[in-house]
Amino acid sequence: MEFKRISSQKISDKVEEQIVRLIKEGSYKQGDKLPSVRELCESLEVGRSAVRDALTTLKGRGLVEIRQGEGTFVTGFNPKRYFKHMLMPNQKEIESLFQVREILETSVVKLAAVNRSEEDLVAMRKALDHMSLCKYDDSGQHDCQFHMAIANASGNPILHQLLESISSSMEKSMADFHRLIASKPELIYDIHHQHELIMEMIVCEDAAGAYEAMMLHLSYVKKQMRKGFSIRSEYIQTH
Amino acid sequence: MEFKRISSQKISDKVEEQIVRLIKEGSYKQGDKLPSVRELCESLEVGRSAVRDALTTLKGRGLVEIRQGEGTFVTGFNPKRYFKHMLMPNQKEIESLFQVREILETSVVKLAAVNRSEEDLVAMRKALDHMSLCKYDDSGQHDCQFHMAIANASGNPILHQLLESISSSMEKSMADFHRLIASKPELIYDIHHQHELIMEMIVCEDAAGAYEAMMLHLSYVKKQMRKGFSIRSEYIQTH
DNA sequence: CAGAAGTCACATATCAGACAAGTTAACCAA
DNA sequence: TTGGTTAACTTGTCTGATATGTGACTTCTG
Repeated sequence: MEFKRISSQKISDKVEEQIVRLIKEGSYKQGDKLPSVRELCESLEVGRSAVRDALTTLKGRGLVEIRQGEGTFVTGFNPKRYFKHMLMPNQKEIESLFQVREILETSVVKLAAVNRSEEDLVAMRKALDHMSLCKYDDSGQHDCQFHMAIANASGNPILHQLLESISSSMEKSMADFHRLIASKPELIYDIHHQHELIMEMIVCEDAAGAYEAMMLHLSYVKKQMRKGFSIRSEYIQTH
Repeated sequence: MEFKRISSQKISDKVEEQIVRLIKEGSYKQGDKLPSVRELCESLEVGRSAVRDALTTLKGRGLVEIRQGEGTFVTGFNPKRYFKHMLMPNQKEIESLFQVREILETSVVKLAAVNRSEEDLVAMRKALDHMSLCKYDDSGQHDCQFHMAIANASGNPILHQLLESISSSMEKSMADFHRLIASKPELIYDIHHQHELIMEMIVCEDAAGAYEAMMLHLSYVKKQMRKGFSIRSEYIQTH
C-alpha cells in the first residue's frame, strides 16, 4: 500500500485555482480587468497577501498582467513565455532550436498542404506579396507571417503556438539573418523562389512536394546563416 | 532630442532579474537551495515582500519551487509548465497533442539512431526490462522512461524537454491508456514487440528503420486509445 | 468656452511586525 | 534502538502604514 504525499494546500493555491477556473470558464476573458486585490480578498475572505501571491504566480505563468495604479488584466496566450528563460543564444542552443524548427516546419507544411483553407492561402499570398514589396526594411516580419500562416493552415493550434514560441526565441538570430539578406540581392532572389515553390506545393495540395520544398528552404537558410555568422562569430559570442 | 520612456522598474522585478541571473550564471544549479527570504532581503536591502514577489513570480514561471518550512529550490527545467494551462483534455486538444507527439517522436528516433551513445542504449534497455518485469502496476512509468531515454539520445536537449512537456500534459490520457493495457495481455505483447523493434533499429543505427518502427508503434497506440476511449468517452468529457 | 493645472479616489508596490505552520536535526529518555 | 520533545529555521498569512502610478473630475485661467 502506497501513501500519497499529503500536501496541505495553501490558501494562495486555492485562490489561484479559483481565478484560473473563472478565466477558463469565461467569466473573465482576454483583456478583462479582474477585481482589485481588496475586492478579491473580501469576497474570498482571505488576507491580501494570499490574493497577491496568487496573482503574482499567475503573472509568472503569464496568464495575467499586473499594472500598478490600474489593476490586473487577463492576458491572452503569450507564446513567448514558453521559451522565455531560454534566450541564451549560445551557438549550441541556436542549433538545437533550429533543428526543432526544421522538424516542426517540415511536418507542418505537410499538414498545411492537406488541410489548408482558402483563407489560409490568401494569408500566405498576402505575406509573400508584402515581402517582395518592402524588400529592405521589414521583410523579416512578413517572412515570419508567411511561416505562421502555414502553421495556422496545419489545423493544429498547438503546432502553431510552438512554432511561434520558437520564432520569438530566435528573434535575435532571425533579425541578424534578415540584415544579412538585405545586403545581398542574390539571397533575396533565392529565398523568394523557395517561398513561391512552397506556396505552389501547398496550393496544389502536394504534401510530399511541400515537404521537400520546405526542407530545401530551411537547409538553404541554415547554410547561409552559418556562412554569415562564421564571419562575425565574435558578435554572437557577446550576445 | 528623444527621451527614453522612463519606466520605474519595480523593485521586485529587479530582484527577479538578479536571481535569474545567478541561476543562469550557474551560482545556483538545479536542486540548490536559494538563500532564505530573510537573508535575501537583507543582502539586497529591500523589504521581504519584494523578495517574496520575485520568488513567487519565479515559482509561476516554473524556475523555482517554494516549500514551506524548507526553503526555495531551483527546479531545473520543469517541463510541465510549458503546457500547464492547456490541461483541458477535450478531445480535440488531445488529438492535437498526440499529433505533435507523433511528429516529435518520429523525428527524435531518427536522430537517436544516429547519435546514441552506449549509456543511452543501457538506459533504454533498462527501461524495457523493467517494463516487462513489473507488468501490471507502473509499466507506464517505465514506458515513459523508455521514450525519454530515446529523446535524450537524440542529443537535442530542447527536443527532450518538449517531449517531456507533452508527456506530462498528456498524463491523464497516458494513465488511462496504461490502465487499458494492463487489462489486455495481447496489448502488452504487441507493444513489447514494438518497443523491442524500435530498440533494435536504434542499436544498429538504422534511422529509417527506427522511424518506421516508431511510426508503427504510435499508430498502434493511437488506434487502441481511440478504441478504448470511444467506449468510455463519457469519462473523458467530464475530465 | 477651451485647455492647462490641480485634486482626489483608487489601484498596485513596498515595507515591517506579528503570528501560524511545516521541516529538520539534535537531544533525551524508555 | 526507538520514539518523543524541543529548538531553530523555514515559508505562509494577516494586517496596517506609507509610497507611487493612473485616470477621472474639478478648478483655474486666458
